[in-house]
Amino acid sequence: MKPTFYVTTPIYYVNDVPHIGHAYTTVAADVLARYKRLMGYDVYFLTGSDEHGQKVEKAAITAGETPLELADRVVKRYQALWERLGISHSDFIRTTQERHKKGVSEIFSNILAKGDIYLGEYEDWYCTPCETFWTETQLIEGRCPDCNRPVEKLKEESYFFRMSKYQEQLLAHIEAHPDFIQPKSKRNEIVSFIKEGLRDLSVSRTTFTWGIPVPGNDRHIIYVWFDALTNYISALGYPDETGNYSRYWPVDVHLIGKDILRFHAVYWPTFLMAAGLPLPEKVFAHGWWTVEGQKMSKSLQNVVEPNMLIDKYGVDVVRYFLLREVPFGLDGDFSHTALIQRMNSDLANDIGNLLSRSTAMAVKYFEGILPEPSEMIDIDLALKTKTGEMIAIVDKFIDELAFSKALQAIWDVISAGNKYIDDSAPWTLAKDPANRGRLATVMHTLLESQRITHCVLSAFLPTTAGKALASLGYAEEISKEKLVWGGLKAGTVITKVEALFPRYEGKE
RNA sequence: GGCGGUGUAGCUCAGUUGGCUAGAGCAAGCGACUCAUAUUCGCUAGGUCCGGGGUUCGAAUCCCUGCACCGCCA
Repeated sequence: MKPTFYVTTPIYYVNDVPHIGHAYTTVAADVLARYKRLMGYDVYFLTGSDEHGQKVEKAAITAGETPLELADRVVKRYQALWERLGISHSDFIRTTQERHKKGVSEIFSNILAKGDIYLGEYEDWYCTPCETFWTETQLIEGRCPDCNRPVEKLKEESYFFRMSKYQEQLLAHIEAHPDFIQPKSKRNEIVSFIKEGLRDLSVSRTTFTWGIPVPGNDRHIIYVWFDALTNYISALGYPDETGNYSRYWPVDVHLIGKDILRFHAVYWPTFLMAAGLPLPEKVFAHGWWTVEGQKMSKSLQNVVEPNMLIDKYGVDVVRYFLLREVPFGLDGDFSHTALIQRMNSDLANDIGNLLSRSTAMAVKYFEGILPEPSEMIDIDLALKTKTGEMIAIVDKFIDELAFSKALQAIWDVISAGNKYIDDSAPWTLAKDPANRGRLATVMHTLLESQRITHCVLSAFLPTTAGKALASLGYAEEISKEKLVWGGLKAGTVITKVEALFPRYEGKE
């Protein structure tokens, strides 16, 4: 039986417009999923949308439709973008689906029955026009931070989750599992947050209706995070603990943005503990993108729209840039200049041109029919070895979610390929018929190295890798077993195709 | 205010437990080749490793202190 691998993105808020941050998490998850599939894993890759809450309810009223109509309409923005980005998710969960509501109701009832959810009173400052509760510390000079109007102290009946009870258990878990929260700096933040003391968490609201009602008490709607986080198991069929749930849970990694780390590293694990379910293996919080050095915001109108980037540069350029430019886990800056730099240097000049010059020579010297190689000498063997070693290096970096390092390792082989051509100088060999055998070996070595490279790269740049492998006359389905040397057979038809990546000469 | 982090070549950053003349990529300059998307390959960086003090035979790497920036919490 294949080993399993379960990876998730957050479910994105349906009312938001997809931006580069959403694309980032999802592309990273996709690369991970594709890579693990390639390596023989039985992969479940989940993404989806969070469709409940007051904002959706309000937006729907404004638009003159029901909340579900609104959600149905706008969820397509995400689904269409994932389609364009080549996202290979196994499932797309919407929190308005019956399977999800069932899962949430069940886990809520379960914890309620165990006594870790109880009915109490929630007292805080309430802004009536905004219909929002604020804590004392959120207020700005005693007024609503959103609209600056006066607030009043209000008591609301609310269900509470006994999160405080799980403080020590959670700390012990984090202690025992050093990789549970990553990167490390974020883990430390969470640890100090927990040590300051966990309070019980209000997990229901009575101020709006668009959501999942508390079982047995319709006046209460289950709080957003309790609802949303449960998607990770409701999508697997929970409360049915057979089938996909037993197959994939606990999740191997939740990929998230750093803004929602607390919910994933504190709330979610304690919910699971209370429900008696296993905890995630890993929660990885990646960084934020600034744009041209500035924080992304609607008011600055600098939100980077992924569709625009794809139109302008192409899918794989965007995928490559996002994962190569910045170490996963750190913040990074998006700029057109930097993207074009990467595109020209790494993609057009290095990898694109390497394939171009290689296939051109195969066509020119051997009419595009891959010749039988003769004995390999040192420089051939060096490239072969380097190509083989790259696989283990990439594997290690992928496990660490160090996507940029994995790509660097792949590019080391690309560079070695370019250098190999200069060192072996096929154009010189071609001048003397006596070197025919040697030339054949050089061409074979060169193309085989790229065949393996593009097989690995298919996890990152599926479209490009497909084009490159087609150019190499390689049509087999890629798998771990195919990553060993010798996949290209003599007689294979090599064709020079259009450039994998254009050079971008414009200013922006 | 509490806790934590960062500050290394023009830019982005690597630099395990302190130890050869402090490294990589990109940018820039020079040279070489010509198969290729004027692409590739080679060579070239003399950077107070934020400032100051200390420990040590020896510190970018440890300790103290100052400055700057950032994150989490309050």
